[in-house]
Amino acid sequence: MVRAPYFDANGIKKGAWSEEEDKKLTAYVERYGHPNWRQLPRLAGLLRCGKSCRLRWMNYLRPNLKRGNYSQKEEQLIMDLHKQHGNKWSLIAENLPGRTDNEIKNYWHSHLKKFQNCNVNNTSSDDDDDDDLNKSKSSSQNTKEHERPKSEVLTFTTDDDNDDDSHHILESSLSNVTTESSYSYTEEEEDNKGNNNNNNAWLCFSSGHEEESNREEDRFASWGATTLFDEFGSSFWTEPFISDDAFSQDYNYILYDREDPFFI
DNA sequence: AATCCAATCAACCGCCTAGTA
DNA sequence: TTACTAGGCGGTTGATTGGAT
Repeated sequence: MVRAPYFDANGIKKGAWSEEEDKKLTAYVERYGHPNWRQLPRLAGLLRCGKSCRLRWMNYLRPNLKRGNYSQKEEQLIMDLHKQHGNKWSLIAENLPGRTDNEIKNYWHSHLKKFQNCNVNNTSSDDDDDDDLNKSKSSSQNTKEHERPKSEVLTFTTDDDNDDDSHHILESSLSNVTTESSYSYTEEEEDNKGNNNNNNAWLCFSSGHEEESNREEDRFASWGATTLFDEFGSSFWTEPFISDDAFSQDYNYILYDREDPFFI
């Protein structure tokens, strides 16, 4: 469902991401964050452009992403927010934790758009939309086993159905990310998440791994990026390969694996 | 069984905005 | 004020999938 990998004239790889690339990107971002997307692919050993890395991380690899079905609540929220804000997908995504703007946009165009006028005005004069609606109604019988019937979507019940979103989480791309995807925001985190966008990667890991995690990188992450940032200041981001001595002196439990592809 | 076609969604592209020198 | 850079956003593309014929 994705473009076949290829290299453009500048030697930049495009198209589908391989598992190895995902691992490299995930490992790098988990360890160093993403202070500079343009530099990141070079530092992470990827032959991608920064934008591609950012997109892959934001839309697929980032922790706490929900995959799979949308709850009725989410669908209703998208409809409402779209009615309010139009195609402001990033704004809409802010109100749906775990969903990306890209995913919501896709979902809108493939699932919800056709119901827009139906929901608001049954006498729409838009022929295309009417066609879409008819098509969707007929295709609703072709429901995949993991999808709810379209008729449920059409009803858009507004009662608080206490949908447990976690029940809709089906998968994620990587095992170490998968463990994150079942994470649910607490009310406090929900309240704060709008202020935390810049440190998203770190905060995700520092929110729920404090107790159970024994993995070195998790401990590093949960220990908190801010401490590290304070120590190294802004140069931390521009010099991600500070000698292991620098780390080992003060942070000697973060001794990097010599097999680490990032290790110079 | 083969072909067609609509739906899906990851990924790309171009533009806009904010920050900085 | 201007130019440049990086990040982010929204529109679009295209490969894959699966149902219909």
